[in-house]
Amino acid sequence: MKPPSARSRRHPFDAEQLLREAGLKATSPRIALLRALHAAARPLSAAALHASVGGDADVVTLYRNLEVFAAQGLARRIEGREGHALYECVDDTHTHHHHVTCTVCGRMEDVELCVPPRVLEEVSKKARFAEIQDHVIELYGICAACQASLTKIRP
Amino acid sequence: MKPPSARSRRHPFDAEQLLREAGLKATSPRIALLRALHAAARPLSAAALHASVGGDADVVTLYRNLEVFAAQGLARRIEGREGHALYECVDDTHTHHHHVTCTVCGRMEDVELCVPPRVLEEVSKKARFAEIQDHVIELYGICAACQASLTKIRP
DNA sequence: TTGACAAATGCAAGTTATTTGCGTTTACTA
DNA sequence: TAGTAAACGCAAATAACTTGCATTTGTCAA
Repeated sequence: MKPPSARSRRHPFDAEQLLREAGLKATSPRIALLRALHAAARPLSAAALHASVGGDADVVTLYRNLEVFAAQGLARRIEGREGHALYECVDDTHTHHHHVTCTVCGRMEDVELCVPPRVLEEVSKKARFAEIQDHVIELYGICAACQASLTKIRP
Repeated sequence: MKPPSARSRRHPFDAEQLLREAGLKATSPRIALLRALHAAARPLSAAALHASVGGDADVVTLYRNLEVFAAQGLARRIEGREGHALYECVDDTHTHHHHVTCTVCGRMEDVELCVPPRVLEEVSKKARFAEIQDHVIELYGICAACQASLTKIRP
């Protein structure tokens, strides 16, 4: 039914090497975490990641590493709507993008829309910002599946 | 030095009436909170709002009311980057907009950019969403003032 | 290979932001 | 102006992280 995942890989994913390239020690909690992030189809919470790496890392280590990964550009932190952060992998197969989230079931999809560079320039001029370094766009709506089940209940 | 605030008002701001129009009891904690939100130039944290209303509301009441206000469309909750939520007023003088935040000093400015309707349509089609109800755009950068002081230290 | 050493880890114990339970008070309505 | 549901405030609980510190572990140079 589904098309093959965009995450299918030609080369095996080498977490250890990625870590060393980023100047980080390749410890087993880090390897497990990076693999979990890479394998995830969508941004995950710290709790979900902890469950996913199983006994391979203490929660504290996990938080510390998520911070390190974000600083090194291996992962990206996004603020979910439920008051906790979500993390996603940043690599060749996961380039800059944004999200749509279903407000009913919480499912997230990547979307390609982005802020055009000239708009960023305009904003930085108007708001007197020397530089715009980063941005986040989050869309919220109701996915087709949830809409369908809502309609059943209350047409 | 500064141009007159966009928040200058022709009519006095009637918190009680706004509350009743929203179907809410006009209690003094609510009136104080709504006034504080209305008077704020930028989104405020729950802590800042609590400080701002002084003894006029317990923190718990404040949280409960922020939730109620958000549900009634009197206020909007946005997820700050520091792990706590920020709240801002929604009224005639505070219509739909987004923010740029200085990553050095934390100052926020409103910006006018938005996602064009046809992009939303396109996204909802591609991502199989029945409807896109809401969206958030947050820009991050360095404001002119912070850039200036950074340059002084490390040109 | 080894062995020194900084970096990274894991517990335990904090913090901070926000929520829940519950008895009391208060604004609205008849 | 009395009755009542809604809103309040206090205390205590929870969730999401963070910090301190003693212990372990990759790395790198010998």
